[in-house]
Parts: sequence; structure tokens; C-alpha cells
Amino acid sequence: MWPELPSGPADEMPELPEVETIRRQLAPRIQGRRIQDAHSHESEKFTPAKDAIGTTIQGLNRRGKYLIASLNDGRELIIHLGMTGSLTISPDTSDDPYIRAWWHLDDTEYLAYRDVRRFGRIRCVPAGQYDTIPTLAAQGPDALSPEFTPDGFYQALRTSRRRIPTQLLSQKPVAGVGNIYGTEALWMAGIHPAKRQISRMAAEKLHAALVEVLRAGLANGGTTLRDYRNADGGEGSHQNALACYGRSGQPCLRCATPLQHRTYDARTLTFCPQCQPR
DNA sequence: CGCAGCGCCTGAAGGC
DNA sequence: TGCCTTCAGGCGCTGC
Repeated sequence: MWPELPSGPADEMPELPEVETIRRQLAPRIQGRRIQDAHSHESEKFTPAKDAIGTTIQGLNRRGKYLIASLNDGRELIIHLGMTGSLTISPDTSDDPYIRAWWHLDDTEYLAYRDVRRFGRIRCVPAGQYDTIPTLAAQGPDALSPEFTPDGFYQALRTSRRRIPTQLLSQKPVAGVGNIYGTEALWMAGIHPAKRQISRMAAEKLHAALVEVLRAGLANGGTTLRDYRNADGGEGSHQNALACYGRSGQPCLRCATPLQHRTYDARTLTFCPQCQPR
């Protein structure tokens, strides 16, 4: 018998590969469509969904984990999926109690936002005006953009004395990374999650690992451990490719040492004590 | 201005 | 069986 996994099946949150998968599926289906009507949960996290009524969607972009729909009146509809958010297109509004918002497109279909835990949020702002969305305004280059460079990444990591995983989750050195892909990249790069400073060479390895693991996650359509579904309701398959996240107690795929997990800054990090020395 | 600490949420899982 | 507690965690906000 393997030792127990960390309590319960791990949750997952939509990170860059999951959000980009959804974006690619939705973009051609909502572009050019008019939002005839909209509805939302009463929470102020979601009521801005209704601010987009009467506009036409011109395109759907993404920055980090934020989906950004450009509207024809110069504003943008911004959607963050939080931990359990999903977006699907359906011919009608269902009685699903976890639908927190929907937009009626051209009197034909509905774009539905489902979020069990309500950690996501929706905003409607003048294009590019993100001062009321602090994480979006302050986040670093998107991990799959050309602006994400090894040198810029190293310099960004140098400016903070927080632990490396905490810096990654802040979205400041790079945008789009969450606990799953961050854990995988740290394992790939051989960096212990308690570290606060790393060398230029280690930063370059981590940069390459992040790009590699996020591209792999995207190629696999995202990671579905429990909640994540893409815009067609389908599951990703990258959970089958995870080498470290959720594998505490199981042997490291490189050196067979049992992986360990520990809480740093209120987040569970799994790592190999042999391959990721302090 | 960086950052620590807290709150938001709910279902799942463990304890008794 | 069922009630109660704990856990998970991205991000916004507050205050040091």
C-alpha cells in the first residue's frame, strides 16, 4: 500500500491551459454576437455581467487567467473563473443552481457561467482600464507570450523575498500559473518550494519548465481532477501527465524517492526531497 | 509600496 | 446513520 495522499482528492483551479482551452472553443462561437439579455447571481462579484447587455462581442482574448471579451462600445467584459468556474454555450438556461450568470446571444444561445464556490468574478470596464482589477493590472507577462523572457523572469524574481511558489501564484513575475503547473515546473527545474532566492541559471530552468509544462497542459486540453470542464463540457487529460502535483507519498519519477508535501504560505506544495534540495 | 493576514465560498471527507 | 469540523485555495481588501 502506498502512503495516504494528502487529505482528499485535490481540487483544481483553471490555470492558463484551462482558460486558453476555453477561450479557443468559445471565441468563434461568441464573436460578432449581440448580448440581448443577461442575468446574474445577486453577489457583486457577478452582477456586472448585466452591464454588457446591448453590446456586441467583437473578440475573446486572454491575459493570464483572465478572459477578456472586447465589446463594440469600447468596453471589455472580464471574466475570472476562480477555482470552480466554467463557461459553456447552451440552447437554453438550465435550472442548474450553480449558474451564477448567463448572457443571451442573438436570441439563439446562452453563454452560461457556472461557479460552485463563487471564487470567480465578472467585471465590465472601459477597455484597458484595469485599475479596479488589481491582479490583472499588476500581473506580469503572460507565460505563453513572447514577453515572458528568462532574463525578465529572473529580474522579477529578484525583486521579492517571498518564497518562489508564492511569487508565482502572485501572477507578478509571470501570469497564468497556479498551484498545479507551478508545482510541476518546480519539480522539473529541481527547485525546493521553500526557496526565496534562486540563481540566474535556476531561474532560466524554471522559465523553461513553466513554458514546457503549460504548453503540455494546453496540448492535453487542461487538467481535470474533479471540477474542470472545457466549454464543450469535456474533461482535459493532463491529469494523466502530472509528475508531482497530487502525488505525495508516491515515488519520484526521476529518482524513486517518495514525494513529500508541506504547507508553505497557506498552500500545499508537493516536491521531491531528493531532486529539489533546499 | 511590499506583503502578511483575513475573508469569501461550498462540497468532500474525516471524526465521533 | 448523521451531525459537526476541517480542509482546499485564487484573489480582493485592509492595515502594518
